[in-house]
Amino acid sequence: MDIKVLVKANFSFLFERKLLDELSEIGRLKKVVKGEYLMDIGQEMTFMPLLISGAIKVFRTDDDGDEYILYFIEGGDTCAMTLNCCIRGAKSEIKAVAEVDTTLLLVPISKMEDWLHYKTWRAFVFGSYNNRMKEMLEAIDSLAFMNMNERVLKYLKDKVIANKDETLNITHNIISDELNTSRVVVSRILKKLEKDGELQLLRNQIKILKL
Amino acid sequence: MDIKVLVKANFSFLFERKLLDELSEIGRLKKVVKGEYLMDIGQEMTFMPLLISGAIKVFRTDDDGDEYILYFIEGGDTCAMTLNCCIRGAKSEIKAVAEVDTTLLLVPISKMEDWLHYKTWRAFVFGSYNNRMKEMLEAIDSLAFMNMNERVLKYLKDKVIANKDETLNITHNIISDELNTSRVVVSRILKKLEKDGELQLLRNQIKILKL
DNA sequence: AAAAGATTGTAACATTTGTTACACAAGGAA
DNA sequence: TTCCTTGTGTAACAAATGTTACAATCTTTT
Repeated sequence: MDIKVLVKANFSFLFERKLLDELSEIGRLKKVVKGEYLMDIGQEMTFMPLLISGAIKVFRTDDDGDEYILYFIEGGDTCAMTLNCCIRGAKSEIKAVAEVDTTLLLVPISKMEDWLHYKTWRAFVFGSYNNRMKEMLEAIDSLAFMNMNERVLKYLKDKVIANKDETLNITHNIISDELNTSRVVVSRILKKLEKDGELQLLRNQIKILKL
Repeated sequence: MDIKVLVKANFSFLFERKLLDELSEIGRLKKVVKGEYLMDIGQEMTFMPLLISGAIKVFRTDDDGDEYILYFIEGGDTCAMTLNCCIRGAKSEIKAVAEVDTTLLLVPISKMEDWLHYKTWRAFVFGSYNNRMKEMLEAIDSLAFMNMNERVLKYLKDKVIANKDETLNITHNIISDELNTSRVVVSRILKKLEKDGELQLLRNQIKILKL
């Protein structure tokens, strides 16, 4: 599909006409399929990705190969992931993976500053930062204040929203990886949640019954 | 002390002359003593505080009265805490408390946008956001990948840096509150760390031996 | 000085989470 | 079909963290 059309459809309620024109001209479309990494983008940090459709999941990883999911970036969320910059510390990294097939608009990071004279761009950039911040705090809430039971349930519900589907095609093993725990623990908790009527378990599939 | 002198001493290596003048003219000095809350500032969000001297500790809290320390904002860190905005969700809040006697420069938040035409200000604002982000990720690392032993030790070492003093005047109870665990757990771990030669325990005091 | 309160040490026990081991079922490959 | 891989269920056990209880010491208040 034409970039102009996509930009207009997705960002016209956010940005003024002139900025929309610049976006159409400068932005480059990128499609990623479910499971594909965005790290090559994130690491080089030459582009800033705006989410057009789909969903991205963002992880924290350490050098032991452990990972922990931070949050999903969803279409309805209002797009954009600005972060990543300057975060590559000694031990840990950020990892971003397409949760479903996803379309992004890539903008050179230099534009982030160039466009700050647009009021709507400023609102967008700071809004994005604040959203990321809010979601990181939610991740901290889960870790600091919730037990495994609650964390698994929250994870599943977030995933339902990102996938726009109450039937999740997922294995216990993937869940345990993304929550940095073990498969047995997840199976045990899921069984309990099923008995409580929260969800229904099938092979490679979980149906969330209560939202 | 005169604001002009303080601004020059603390920010001249960061900002251009014109911005320094504006800061001196518009900024208002605020002193907070150790233990004092900054929440009244954060909640109303009419001012953006730049750190001149001292240190601030920032917590996440939930409605059960539980809290968890996120990070310290230190003088050497290069000042500034921009966050807070828009973060007051349903269940959780941000809490900021002076770790030591602290001096802040308060700037109306409207200036944050107004000054974006200064290149140095843009760098400062985005740098601050990225620093906060980085520290939140460190908090997540602690919670997701480290055990209590390591978390207590990291907490103490961070505190040494914020206080600029290897002798911490603190009780086990305060530590357990700030890490959202129990006093007995902290005492048990501290005893072990003392046996390992990491620190020395005294009443109301902990001396960190290895950094 | 006596009483009350705060801080620390420690034991005993409970709960949560993680690990190991193994059985069984579903689905694809040979 | 049989074989092999993957996913799930579950028991038994281990380790980490949390709780309750109480003694001892130091500090502050009365």
